[in-house]
Amino acid sequence: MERAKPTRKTFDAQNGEAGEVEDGADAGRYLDAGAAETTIAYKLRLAQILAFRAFEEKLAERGRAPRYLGLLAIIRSHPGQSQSRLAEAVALRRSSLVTILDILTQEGLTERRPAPGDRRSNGVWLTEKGERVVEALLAESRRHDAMLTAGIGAAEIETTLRVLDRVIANLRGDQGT
Amino acid sequence: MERAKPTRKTFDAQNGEAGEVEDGADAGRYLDAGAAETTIAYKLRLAQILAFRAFEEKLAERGRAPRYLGLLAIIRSHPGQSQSRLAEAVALRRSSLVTILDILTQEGLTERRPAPGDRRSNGVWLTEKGERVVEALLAESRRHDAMLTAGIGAAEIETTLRVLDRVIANLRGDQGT
DNA sequence: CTTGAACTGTTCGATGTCGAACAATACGAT
DNA sequence: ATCGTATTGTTCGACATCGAACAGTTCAAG
Repeated sequence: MERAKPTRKTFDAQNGEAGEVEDGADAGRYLDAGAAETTIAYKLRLAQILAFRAFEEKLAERGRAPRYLGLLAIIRSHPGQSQSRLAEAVALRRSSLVTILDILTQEGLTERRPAPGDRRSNGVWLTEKGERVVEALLAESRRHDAMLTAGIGAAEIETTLRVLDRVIANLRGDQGT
Repeated sequence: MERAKPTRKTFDAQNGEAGEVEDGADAGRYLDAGAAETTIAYKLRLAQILAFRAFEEKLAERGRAPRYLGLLAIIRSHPGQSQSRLAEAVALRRSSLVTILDILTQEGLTERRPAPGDRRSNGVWLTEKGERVVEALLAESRRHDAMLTAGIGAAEIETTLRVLDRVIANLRGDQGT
């Protein structure tokens, strides 16, 4: 069951044409994506899937909070915001957030209160328990991040965070074009 | 590269009571995630969701190939590989890949051929049409990536790609621990 | 040869997210 | 006041992915 392979990384991606790319020569490691390998979007997706899955699996017994930790962290920093705004912040749809908040509320982590100036909207808040759970999970998340970025210099991590910020901004800025 | 909103990061988690954290002061822009904001995993997820969605929407009329371009690119670079290995490469489950290949095959992009040495497994190949479609979509994907990374220096992009590679390697290396 | 473990593709039920609708509410223009 | 339009939360059906099971096959150990 153990994967006794030393992780031969640094695939060079420079195989200009697709054709007789390999004859069993690459049997050892993970398959690269050829041309798409130098693309941010592709690596972004792969890394995200793996990171998200690992985090959720590691904290499987803690309910559904780990999956929605991002949302919970936003609520903690901005208590009382409307569901629409929260959905926008985590890039999910308003309709999806309904179910999610139902679950989190049922687990006793969040709370909907009618907004005082607008009878349409609810403000969303963390409960006491929610505060505690989020704080604990944020610590876990820091550990998780340390594992993700093992072997990477602090400067490069900083750069990556800045790049991701800009990517997000680019995508949010002109979504119509 | 500077964000319009400095968003006093390094939230210190010690805002004892939830209450008047902000009074409409942050009404203008997207809500940040406070403590989680400095975490790779969070930004990774946000960026990926937005990037994936934008790409898929832009190419909505081209069938389901855009969504599975990563997979198709791998098949192009490594024709004839088994479904299991492909699933592993894109970090999806074997069972998920069955449906996906059904769809792609039905759209005439891929093809399953029985593997010559092993009666259990299929080799997966691109059809002629598949080759053409993938090539065209890879060009689109490059354009898309250029949009994502507008305003970011080449060196920083390079760094980010390397960091993502390492993150992926870290996650794949010891998945059992 | 035989046998048991491991692997391959597959099916099936469960869950999560989406898009399109909808009623209730807000609000600006007339 | 009164429209028309926008927004908010919600419901509902469609679809994607998952995990657990399964039969068929490989292969090493005995």
